[in-house]
Amino acid sequence: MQLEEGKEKFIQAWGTLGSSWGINRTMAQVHALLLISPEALSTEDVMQELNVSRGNANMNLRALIDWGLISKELKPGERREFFVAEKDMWKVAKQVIRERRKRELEPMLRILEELRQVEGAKGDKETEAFTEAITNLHELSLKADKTLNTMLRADEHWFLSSFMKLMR
Amino acid sequence: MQLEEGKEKFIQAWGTLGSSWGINRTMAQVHALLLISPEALSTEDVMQELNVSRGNANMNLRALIDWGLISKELKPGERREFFVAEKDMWKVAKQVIRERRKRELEPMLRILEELRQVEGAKGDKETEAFTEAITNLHELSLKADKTLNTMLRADEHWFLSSFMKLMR
DNA sequence: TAAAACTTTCAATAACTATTGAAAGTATAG
DNA sequence: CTATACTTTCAATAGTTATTGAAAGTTTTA
Repeated sequence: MQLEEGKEKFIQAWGTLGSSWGINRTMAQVHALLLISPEALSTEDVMQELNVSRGNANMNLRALIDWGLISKELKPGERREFFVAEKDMWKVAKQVIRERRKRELEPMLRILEELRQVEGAKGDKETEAFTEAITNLHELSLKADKTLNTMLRADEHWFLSSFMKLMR
Repeated sequence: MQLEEGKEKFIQAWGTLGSSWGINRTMAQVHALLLISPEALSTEDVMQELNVSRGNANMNLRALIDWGLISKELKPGERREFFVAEKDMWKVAKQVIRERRKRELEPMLRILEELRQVEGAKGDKETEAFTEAITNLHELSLKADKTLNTMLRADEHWFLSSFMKLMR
């Protein structure tokens, strides 16, 4: 397979994967493009490579910075901004986990804690089923939270050796 | 807080969470409703509780069955179908992991394996950056796949005791 | 077999999300 | 200071995905 074909396939695949994770297609594609690019790219470069408008490119580059997946890079003697992606995939994965934990797991935990206080007659089936579901979900979420935290604190070496050894 | 208010908040929250995981809102809401329901519910019940049309209720109930998150239940002397959700949250989590692995990770692995064969001049920066990104991503994906597999094979006891102990 | 009770389908449409591109904003260079 | 090179915003619009509801399909009952 030739490089151009491979690039296109990868950008396409990464975009599709993004969609099923609630990440907009263009954002995932910009990320893919930067992941495989040896040089930092300008907004203009992104617009050209992906055939998107200036506004779209700009908005998704900013969103990626917001997620901590890419960063601005200034080239001496250049006025425009260039962008590079973090290339270490384990760091990328950790960053995504960190952000989603903050954006989704933490708010959900707060809601579940609130919902544990639903009151109702002691023998009421409805209330009991509700309370039990919430309690179980809360426990699982807490465990997931702790596990993720530990993973995030671990360095790559730990993940690759100890954890993987345990996992076979 | 009263039961009705709690139910609504939970259904709403679960729906929102679903959206950010690429799951359609109604599907997540139907799931939430069944999770907290002590009895099996009919299509009609779902339509009423969530204010959605028959077609919508039917389609999302089928999708949930497809995901293995709910099942049909037949009541003696009743002609309609009723639906119950799996209530054990660890089983639910495992099932979601299993399905997403099948639907997303496996196809991605296949694409990455294909993309590792991109050819190019040996000193070409573009090709080298591409190959390296693909190789790293492939390695990480393989590791994730193995880890998930091991988790899925493990029973709850293992997860809750050994693994959680390790994780503190 | 026919009517009733229920489920499924699907074309039309509504609702939502992403994208464009021109205009406004900002920073740098001369 | 002001012209230029760039970035950001945002209202309009395109594109996508979800929802409706009536019609078709299926199974059960009598």
